[in-house]
Amino acid sequence: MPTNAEIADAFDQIADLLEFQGANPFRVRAYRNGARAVSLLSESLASIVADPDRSLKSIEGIGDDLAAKITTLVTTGSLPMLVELQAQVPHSVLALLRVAGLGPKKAAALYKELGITSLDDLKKACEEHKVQALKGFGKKTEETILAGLALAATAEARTLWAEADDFVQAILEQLKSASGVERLAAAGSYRRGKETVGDLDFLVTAADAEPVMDRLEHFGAVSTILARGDTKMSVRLRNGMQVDLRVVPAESFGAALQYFTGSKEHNVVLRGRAKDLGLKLNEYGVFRGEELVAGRTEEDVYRALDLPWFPPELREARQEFNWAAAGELPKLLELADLVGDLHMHTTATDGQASLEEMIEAAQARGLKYIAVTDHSKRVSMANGLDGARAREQWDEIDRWNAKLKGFRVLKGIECDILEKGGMDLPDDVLAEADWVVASVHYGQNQPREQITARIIGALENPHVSAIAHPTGRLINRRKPYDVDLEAVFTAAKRERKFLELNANPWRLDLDDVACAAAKAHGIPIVISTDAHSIADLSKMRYGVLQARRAGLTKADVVNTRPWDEVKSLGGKR
DNA sequence: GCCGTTTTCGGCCCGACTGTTTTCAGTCG
Repeated sequence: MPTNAEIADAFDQIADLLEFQGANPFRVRAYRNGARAVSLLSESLASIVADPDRSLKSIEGIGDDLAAKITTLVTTGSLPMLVELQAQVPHSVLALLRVAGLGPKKAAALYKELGITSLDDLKKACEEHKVQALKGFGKKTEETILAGLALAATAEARTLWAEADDFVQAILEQLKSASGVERLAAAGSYRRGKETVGDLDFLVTAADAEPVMDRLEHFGAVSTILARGDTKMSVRLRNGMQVDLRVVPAESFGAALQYFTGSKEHNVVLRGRAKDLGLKLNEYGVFRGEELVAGRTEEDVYRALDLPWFPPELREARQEFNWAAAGELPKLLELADLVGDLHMHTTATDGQASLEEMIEAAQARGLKYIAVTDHSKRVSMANGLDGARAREQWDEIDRWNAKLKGFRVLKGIECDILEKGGMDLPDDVLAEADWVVASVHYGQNQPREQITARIIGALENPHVSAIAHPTGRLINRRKPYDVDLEAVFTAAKRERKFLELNANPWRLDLDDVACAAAKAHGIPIVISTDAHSIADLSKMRYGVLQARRAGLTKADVVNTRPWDEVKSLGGKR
């Protein structure tokens, strides 16, 4: 039975193949929209298909045709149309579409005219100068393709938001010092707080564009200038990241900020809406005919379209327009709402700071409580705690709590879920803890049924409070384990347990989409730093960004509440 | 291929930059 992700993947493949064949671009878009709609769904398509009272067509972007294709995929496990398309175009050809500078038209020409079916073929043809002889191609194009191929070979994956943030701050500093700069902002997926960032986008209003562009050109990390026009400039940094700079007039700054913040899908909806209202929206403003109606601020732009201002994190064309229509745009969680941190380590296991240092640092950050959750014994590499050592630490915590005023340290443990199922510490030990996070660290490659059963088993243990990093993914490094999240959500709801949004920028687990799905199931989320040092306590902000992207409010998050209220929400029994 | 209080047919977002062009197509965001 295919998962939603597999069905989305099938639709994306169809879109690629159709695009390559030069199909109607709107038809291609319909498949891409369908793929997106499916991947954002919080319940499995199979369960909708199985329910005679439900219709796939109630999903926005799914019509008669895609509904039938989903049903075919769910019931037979394959899709004749996709198989047929795959037979018409060699699979490796699709890689051509991923080369910078190559779109469907040029890729198709290379395939048809030169018989190129792989990146290796393409490189060879460029080196033999066969490409520049094609109509519509030239010497420059050939060079661009070779550069694109070289980049694809060495390119880093998308940059972690936290790492991009360092570059953004440095570039803002650099540009700020150019003469004549008035307003300056970073836009793009960075501003939307996406877990990873592709390009960096900067907007500036300035009396004169030249000095600003010169400043960017001389930024230390720049390796090549990709393009430089009157108002737009693109450079590549040595780490491979592309940086785009736009110089815009002050009366258009808000429109440009809106436009370049995106997302693309959010903007498509906006411009369609403008059209419906007899207006036109572009990066210069909202226009009625030739007349500029709005553009100086983002608020003006949205107001002109009869919409509220959307926090950038929500601008993904997921739920925000529905919420706005219903007048139910959520008031998103803020970092200052969080009063506790319920997952961290000390030198008792693999942390770098002592219990005392973590307590002091947490108090200095203004927190009201923390849970100290060192590893359990299965994690031998981290010197995990057995029952005796856990109790020793908890006794020490008791002594701290006797001294502390207005601050509480909870006796916690990050207890491993063993490979064969069951918890790493006995129930009588776990029963003495205030807070137990259960984690999978071993046996991550087990099949879906087994790993899901282990996690559900932990949720059914009365002493467990929450599941930590529920999918185990490490962004750009390790795939999530093959866990049936829908089943985990159902069990967490039934057992009144919490799920973690781990704020470590490599984890961000649950991710934004899964977090929104968990919320839809009515499961309270706990955002935790999983700190292994004092400095790590500041990573909470990365978790908050993802929670905001998931549409979470203060009320949806466990550790916005005083500890006494947390227990009434669920968790440990 | 989707969608609809203007529509069941005819729309479907918009502009900058580049290169190969002699007026524009392709790509990108």
